[in-house]
Formats: sequence, C-alpha cells, structure tokens
Amino acid sequence: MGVFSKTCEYAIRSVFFIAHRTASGNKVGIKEIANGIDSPEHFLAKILQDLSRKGIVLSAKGPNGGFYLDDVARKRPLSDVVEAVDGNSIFTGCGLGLANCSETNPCPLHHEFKAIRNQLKDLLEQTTIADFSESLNLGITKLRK
Amino acid sequence: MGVFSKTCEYAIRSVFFIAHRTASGNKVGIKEIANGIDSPEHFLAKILQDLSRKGIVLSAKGPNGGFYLDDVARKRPLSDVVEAVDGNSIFTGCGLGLANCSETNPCPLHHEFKAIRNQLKDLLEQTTIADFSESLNLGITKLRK
DNA sequence: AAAATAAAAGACAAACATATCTTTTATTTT
DNA sequence: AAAATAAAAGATATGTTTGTCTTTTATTTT
Ligand code: FES
Ligand code: FES
Repeated sequence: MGVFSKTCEYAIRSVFFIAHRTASGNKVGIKEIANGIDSPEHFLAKILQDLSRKGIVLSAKGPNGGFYLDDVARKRPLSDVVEAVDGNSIFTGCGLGLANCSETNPCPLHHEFKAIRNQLKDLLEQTTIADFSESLNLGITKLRK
Repeated sequence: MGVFSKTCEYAIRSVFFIAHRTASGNKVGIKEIANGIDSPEHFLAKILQDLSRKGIVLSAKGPNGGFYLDDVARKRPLSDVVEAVDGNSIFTGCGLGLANCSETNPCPLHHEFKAIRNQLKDLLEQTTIADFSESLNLGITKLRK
C-alpha cells in the first residue's frame, strides 16, 4: 500500500497525461489515456467520470470527443486531485490512526509526523497539474514503467 | 486511508503500550492492551501473534502470562515494526505507483516525493519503541482518543 | 492430577478497494 | 435522418483488509 490509493495514483497519472496530450486545445480518449499510463481502461473510466463530475477534468462525448483540460483546470494544484479522490485525511489525519489529531491530545509521533505530513501537503499545494508537462515532453519523466 | 495500514497503526500503538506497561519485567494481557489502545481484541490478537513470530514482541502463555518486551526488543527502531507489518514499500515505493522507483526512470514527482519519503524513513529508523515511554508515563501523549 | 489462565490457531464474515463487462446517452459526421 | 463515435452509467466480479467467533495448546496454580 502506498501513500495514495491505487485509484488516486491513476487519477494523478491520468491528469498529468491529459495535460501533456491536450496542451493545444485537442482532446484525448480513454483508451489512449489508459494505455499511456498503464491502467485498466474501465476502471480508469470510472475515475475520470468522477473527476469530471467534480470539475477536475473536462470531457466531451461523440466523435473527436474525449477528456481535456482548460486553463483553469491546468493550474489546479495537485492537492485538489488528491482531495477529490482520497479526501483530506492524508493532510490532517493522525499517523497512528487516532480519531483526532491535535496538539492537545497528541499521539507519541504527533510532532514529527505532522512536520512530514505538512511537507507533503505543501508539495501538493504548491505544484499544479501543468507544472510537469515540460519534463514529460522532454521524456525526462515517465507515467508508466 | 492513512500512511500506514490500520493493522500497522494498531501494531505501533500496541508496542508503545506494551513497552510502557512492562517496563519493570511484568507482562500485559491482550484484553488490557486492546482496551488501552482502543482496538478490536481478536483482530489485535492476530497482529500480536504475527509480531511475536517475527520476534518484535515476546509472549508467554498461561496464568501471569501475556505480552512483554526485553531490552533488545525495546531498543528496536519503529521501522522494524512497520516493515514487519506493511513491508518496505512505504520506504522505497513510487508515490504514483510505478513499478520501479528509480533515478533513471523517475515519475514526475520522484525527487520531491523521495525527499519526503526519506524523512519518514529517517524518523522511523532513528526512534526506538522505548523512546516514547516517558511521554506516555507523564500522560503527555495518548494511544487512544 | 485437576482446574484455571492466557496466548495460538482456525474458521468465518463483513466491508472496502479494485477491476471487468455491458448498455445507455450525447454528440458529431455523413 | 442515419451511422458512427466516445463518454456516462449500470451491473457484476474478484481480491484484500478488517473484524468476529470458536477451538486448541501451553503454562501455572491449586
Ligand atoms: S495525534 Fe497522531 S499525528 Fe497528530
Ligand atoms: S519514480 Fe515515482 S517516486 Fe520515484
């Protein structure tokens, strides 16, 4: 089990892929996305339907349709994607699973854990979906092994 | 879903509890532990059986029996507990779920993610089970809400 | 030796995450 | 209007995690 759920991993990889493939106003179909990020097609379809409903990605039916991002969507922080799929427990929850993480009732790892958790939060809040398009264009980074 | 599995959360909380309650050579029973960390008794029993088989905790059957830790077990780093339960993917796995996290085939988040992942690794490797007994004794930290 | 205690082990069940397949709806092209 | 396209929606399946209950084994106390 990773930091994010499998669903969330596919979600992040797919928005990166869509951003990268639809930079100049075109759209990309579910099959191509699923292949591009090495995910099960129908499972990814569910995820993108959900992201579409929540306004994280945009979609169009019919010929020449597919998924895409507009300028607003491109500039969304990654934290919005994570929160849409996995909720905000990764940003606020106790590392040891206590019901309420707080300064007044901390678990033994609270202070150390909170510092690390906040760094992950900062990373995801300060980088946008579009931020990684260039390294993908250059082939420096990958979305499938 | 947190950083650790529910099973691992219970495991960490229980070793903290056992360390705290068995400081002077005594033992503590499963019921008391389950109540002390607010976990399902029989589920925790399975976890402790596993930790016992792996040598993370010690146990004794019969009257006055229970779980305990010796000096060696007390000084084990938390990373041993986590690795025994959740494996090492939290320390080495790709944040976006790619099959192999590496410098030569990095995902877009690789460098940033790796830095955070390594901090968690360092935290867990550099603190031992016994390190938190004092703050538990003083009631400064808690193992149940 | 018998009774009591407590962990170990086994069988089962519910909930959730992940995945697959089929049908429907909306849109565009012809 | 008809045909083609592609996402949306629905139904079903598989696997894993989490949780419960019962029986067995080992140990100690009486
Ligand atoms: S209480 Fe556990 S991380 Fe804050
Ligand atoms: S390749 Fe993704 S974190 Fe290293």
